[in-house]
Amino acid sequence: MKLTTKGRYAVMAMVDLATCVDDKPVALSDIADRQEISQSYLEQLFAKLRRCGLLDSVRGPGGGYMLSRPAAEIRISDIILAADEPLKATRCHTGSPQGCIGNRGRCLTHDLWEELSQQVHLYLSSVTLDDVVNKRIIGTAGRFNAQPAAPSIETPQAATLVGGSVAERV
Amino acid sequence: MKLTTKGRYAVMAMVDLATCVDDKPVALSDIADRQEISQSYLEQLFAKLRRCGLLDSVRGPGGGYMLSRPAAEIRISDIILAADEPLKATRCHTGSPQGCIGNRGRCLTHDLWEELSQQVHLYLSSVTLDDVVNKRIIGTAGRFNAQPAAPSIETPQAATLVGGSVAERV
DNA sequence: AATTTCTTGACTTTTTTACTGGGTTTCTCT
DNA sequence: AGAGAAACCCAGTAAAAAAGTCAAGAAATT
Repeated sequence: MKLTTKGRYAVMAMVDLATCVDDKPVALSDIADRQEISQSYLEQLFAKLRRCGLLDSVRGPGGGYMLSRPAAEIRISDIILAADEPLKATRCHTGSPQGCIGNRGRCLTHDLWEELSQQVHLYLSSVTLDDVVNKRIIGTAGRFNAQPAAPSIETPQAATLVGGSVAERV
Repeated sequence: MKLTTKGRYAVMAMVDLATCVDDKPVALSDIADRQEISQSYLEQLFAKLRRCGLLDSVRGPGGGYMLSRPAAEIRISDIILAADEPLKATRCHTGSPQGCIGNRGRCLTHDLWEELSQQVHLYLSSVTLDDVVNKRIIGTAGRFNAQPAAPSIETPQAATLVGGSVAERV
């Protein structure tokens, strides 16, 4: 999963849309204004989101965009995957043709990235648009302080799991 | 925390170094060869890692680099933070001066990114170099299935990957 | 018919990454 | 002492990706 500002913009815009509870479509220009994103840029993003079935659009005067389903049924990961689209196969690094099963410790790191990717995805799919709108993001920030990994390694999963809002986190 | 290929390279090189268990320093050129990374590029990375105290260096013939402490005491997050350095304050988006406490739902997303960043950091600081070398990366992939945040949504399949090229300051 | 709005594609700018090359310093070995 | 092997340092650059812009067009409502 790729995390860029593009994905963030997409989420911001979707959150904006989700706060407009009316059944009326919302004009792109309104969202662009509120979120301070260039309208043309948003157009590109919304085109993708629409193609992925996250948005419905209405043309003509009074038209605009609206969520295709309730905010509680849209995961943040859905949005980011749609916006950052290029679901390229996981290649280990820049793009060496021979893949990553080389000699030495070359892709010992493979599993690590794979797992990290899972972690991120799991987290983002545990949060819905509705969670964000209703500030239901719970913070682990203070609970665990970045634990020294040092001498005795405590179970890695300790770090990863905390009950989440709707689903579990990670 | 930023996740880029630069950080990945740094981790790969550190893993490589960690597999050379000897007390002898390892020449940069060897690592560059094995990991197929340009030597000069690695120099830059290693300079940062050294400045952050993760590496010790020995000059002159027979010199090279060595881990400054046991692999079990070096967290992956240490490496990535060192390599991707610019620990700029988490600004919500591109850089609007007014920060992110705007009107409307603007930075409802703030907490989300903040929390995601924590998640990633927590995970990466739960894994040590030694864990990677000894393939002690545990997979959550199957264990928890990403709980549908909503009634019926297909399971989020394979999170594609960590940063294509440019990734995110999560 | 006219206006509002989405839709599309190509295009430009900016930023970042990845890499190169030159030169200097520090060390070891002969 | 001198030669050479390595780390160091700096500045620049080519390419790629991301971020943003522009302009023409199509649908629907008024």
